[in-house]
Amino acid sequence: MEKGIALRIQEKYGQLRKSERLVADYLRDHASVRLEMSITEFANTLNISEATISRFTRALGYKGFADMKLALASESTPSQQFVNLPAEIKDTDTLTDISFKLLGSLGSAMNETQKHIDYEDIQSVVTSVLASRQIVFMGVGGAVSVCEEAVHLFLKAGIQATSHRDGYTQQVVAATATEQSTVFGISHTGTTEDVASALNVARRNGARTVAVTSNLDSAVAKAADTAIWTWTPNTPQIPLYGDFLEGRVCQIYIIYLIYLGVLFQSNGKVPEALGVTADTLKSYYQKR
Amino acid sequence: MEKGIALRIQEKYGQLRKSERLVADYLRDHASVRLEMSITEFANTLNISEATISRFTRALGYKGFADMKLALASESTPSQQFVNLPAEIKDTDTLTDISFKLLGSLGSAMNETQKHIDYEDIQSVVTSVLASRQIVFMGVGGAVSVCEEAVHLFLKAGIQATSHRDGYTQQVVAATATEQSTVFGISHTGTTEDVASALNVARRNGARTVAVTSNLDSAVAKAADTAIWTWTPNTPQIPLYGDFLEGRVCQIYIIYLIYLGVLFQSNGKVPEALGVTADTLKSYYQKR
DNA sequence: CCGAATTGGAGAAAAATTTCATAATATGCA
DNA sequence: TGCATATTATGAAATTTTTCTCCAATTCGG
Repeated sequence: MEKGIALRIQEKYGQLRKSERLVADYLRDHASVRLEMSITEFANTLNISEATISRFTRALGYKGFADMKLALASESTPSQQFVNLPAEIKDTDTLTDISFKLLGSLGSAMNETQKHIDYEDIQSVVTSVLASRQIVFMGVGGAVSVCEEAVHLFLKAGIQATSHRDGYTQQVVAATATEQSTVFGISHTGTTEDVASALNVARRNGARTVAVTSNLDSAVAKAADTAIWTWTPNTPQIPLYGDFLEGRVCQIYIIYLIYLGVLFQSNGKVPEALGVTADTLKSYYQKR
Repeated sequence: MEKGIALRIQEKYGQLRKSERLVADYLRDHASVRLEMSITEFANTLNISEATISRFTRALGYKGFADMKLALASESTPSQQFVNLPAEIKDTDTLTDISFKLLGSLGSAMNETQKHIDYEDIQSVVTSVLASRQIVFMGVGGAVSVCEEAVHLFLKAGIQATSHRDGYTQQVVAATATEQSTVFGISHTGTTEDVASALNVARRNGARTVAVTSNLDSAVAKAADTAIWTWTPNTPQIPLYGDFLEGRVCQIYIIYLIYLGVLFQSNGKVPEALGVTADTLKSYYQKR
């Protein structure tokens, strides 16, 4: 499959010239809208020359402007679904309306999260996980289910993972953490004192600590060696509809990414474990 | 949504001139291939003049040849780019690649799920939940975290919900279910015997039973009054990378949709409960 | 053979690309 | 640091390619 423009930009951004980055930025911000402009109009819009745009398209590996426009057009549909987001859900909405808006919200939240990923951070977390003897996930309230999901994934892959949902146990586990541990604290708002405190303790004990939060300025983020950011709407930090539904899927997205990273960097150890697990489960279910 | 070219051709075919029909026929026969040719090349290919092609595009309602090419490009791959995923993640991929593919995969899985929603089913489930005294979620393995998430949401909203992750407890709970209960069974493959069996028992006891699964032909689906479908890739039902990552987010999506439906149809009761919960949590965190 | 409809050719217009001169920036050296 | 020089980035203009428009030639039905 042909590479999408977002990926191309991400890969090449460092090598782009200043004026070319203008093009890249514009395209990233308007990824969902079909580009109807001619190269001349486009150049005027961005106040740069047509030559720059032409060079840019080549730099990204397209055959030219027309080629890029075409490629863009064929991408546009999939991403369009995510665009219409600050879609507030109203109580007059039908279930159909809600399903569309919810899809848009969740999709674009993940999208934004992806856009802001710091891959060095992710990589270092993956490395930590691979080097650790035990992996611990900590979260309270809504984050619990994400921790559970993470544990389930890693366990299946043969990596010792546990999840702890109450402040007391979190303290206990943190207190016994070592350099051999990687401890994740998951908190959307980042204000969960229990988790922040546990991370601090674990860190003092030499464990590698990782936060997954939408607020990098929060207690939980500051308590961690590495803080991974998840998207949050600009609108209030109040659980408007009972919870940060989008926040949850962003956390899951990050966890999956780390999981897949671990999977692929384990030199076959993990896929092997997966195979063993799958076989075992199969015979377990067949016996009954 | 913009009209597709196939439809336009169908509508206008009678009014097209002979040479224009050549264009139409060609386009119909090559619908899936992205048209890369310039109008000149295209004219040579068909042995007709450029003017004819230009007129043709207008006849179909496009602004011109370029416009048609663009429109064609966005039709060609409705969302294929993203559909076929984790199966397609290769171990040579960088974290950046993986993050894009994962996003695409999760996004289009939700998208497909949304497309296939039967709103009458969802509505009837929402009604059941509102009418029930207790809500039960059952799942094993990877579905556990989804059940936990569901319980957390509903509890916050003042709705009595519980989650059960082992076959034994599931049987016990199913055995004591009544007409006042709504019982959810969550299973991606739908083959989880424990859950299917529990649903059957609960149903026999008069409870309303709901399945969330990607296989409507499965034991779990058949054991339920209402089966809600989640998307699954066409590729094998084997946990290639340890689990059905996309399946999980689809399940969550469905749960969220039901939750929001309940929220908005509760005549203010639920939002009120949410407010109380939020206040309580706030003072809980402030006290410490 | 006439006249309306259809078609293509030729050139105009628009769009995209390439070239090249200039501006901006970095580098080396005293 | 200041200055000269090399390197790189950029846009204006020229060139090429693509598309559109107009109109004359052709076809076809009567």
